[in-house]
Amino acid sequence: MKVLSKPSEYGLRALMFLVTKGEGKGYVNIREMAEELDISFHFLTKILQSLTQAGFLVSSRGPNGGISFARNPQQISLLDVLYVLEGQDFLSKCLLGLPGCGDFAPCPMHNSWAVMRVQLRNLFEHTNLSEVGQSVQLERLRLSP
Amino acid sequence: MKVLSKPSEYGLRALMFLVTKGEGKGYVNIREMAEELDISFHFLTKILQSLTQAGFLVSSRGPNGGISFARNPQQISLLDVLYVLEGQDFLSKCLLGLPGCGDFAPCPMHNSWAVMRVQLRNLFEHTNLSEVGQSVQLERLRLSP
DNA sequence: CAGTATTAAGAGTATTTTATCTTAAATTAA
DNA sequence: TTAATTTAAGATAAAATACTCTTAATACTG
Repeated sequence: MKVLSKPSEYGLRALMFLVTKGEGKGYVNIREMAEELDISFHFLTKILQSLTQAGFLVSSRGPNGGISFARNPQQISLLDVLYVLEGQDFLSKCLLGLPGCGDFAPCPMHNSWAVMRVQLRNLFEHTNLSEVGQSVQLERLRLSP
Repeated sequence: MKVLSKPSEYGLRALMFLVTKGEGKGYVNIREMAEELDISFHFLTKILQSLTQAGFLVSSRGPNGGISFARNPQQISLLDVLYVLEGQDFLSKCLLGLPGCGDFAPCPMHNSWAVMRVQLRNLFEHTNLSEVGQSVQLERLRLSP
């Protein structure tokens, strides 16, 4: 079961990293983040660019540049982030991939799946970046030891 | 959010089809199934082969051959099927894709994600092929009208 | 037994996703 | 000004997933 795409996984990990590592500091260097998280610099850059364009982050060029939260990470839910990285139809697709499926033409799984989707939505909506970022030990976000 | 792979989607749709279409009949022709469900015959064949090998279906060659349930579809849960089509680690992966994540080295999402996984598991475990197959109108399983 | 419909297996192709690399422009600090 | 750093766009490559095609073996029907 692949809930999140790689860009989403990487994006969330980077944002959690930014919560703890970015405290006090001004901007956090992207190259450094990429190394600490074992993510390709260029790949991570693209992901973070989309989060900057979406208004979650602010960036600064030049020496001591990098990224930083545009608003309090407490006010950014995982759902906000995933809508950007996964697309707006994240959480609204038919389990069986049937195009016409919906409340008025439900597939056999539609109703019970709708219940799950609400729960998933609640989880992502009520989890903010600050809480997940604070609770994590940074080495946990790495891919290799 | 891609919960199921295409082979799983197709496999489940085919099994639901088999529940309604296969009642009374002996074997159901795979070529006919493929046409009714808008799935490539060869692709569907492979998926059904793995379900036959897993013991859910029996097949017969020659004229009037095809597939049929090896046991009552009431006794086959979606989870049984998905374990075969998605692999045994279906439902046990870290949301953030972190390799070491587990109860003893949890990632920031591990605990809340574990709760969701249990719910997903319950849904799939307590839904059997018979009930979803019976409740469906066949045209709902098609991709195009 | 002969013909044929079907399963079965695997090679091969296409598409999508993920990842890398290159180049250049813009911005900032010292 | 110079060096460091991000932004941006796009070419390319690698890997995973999805799909198709070919061939062979099997087993049923008449």
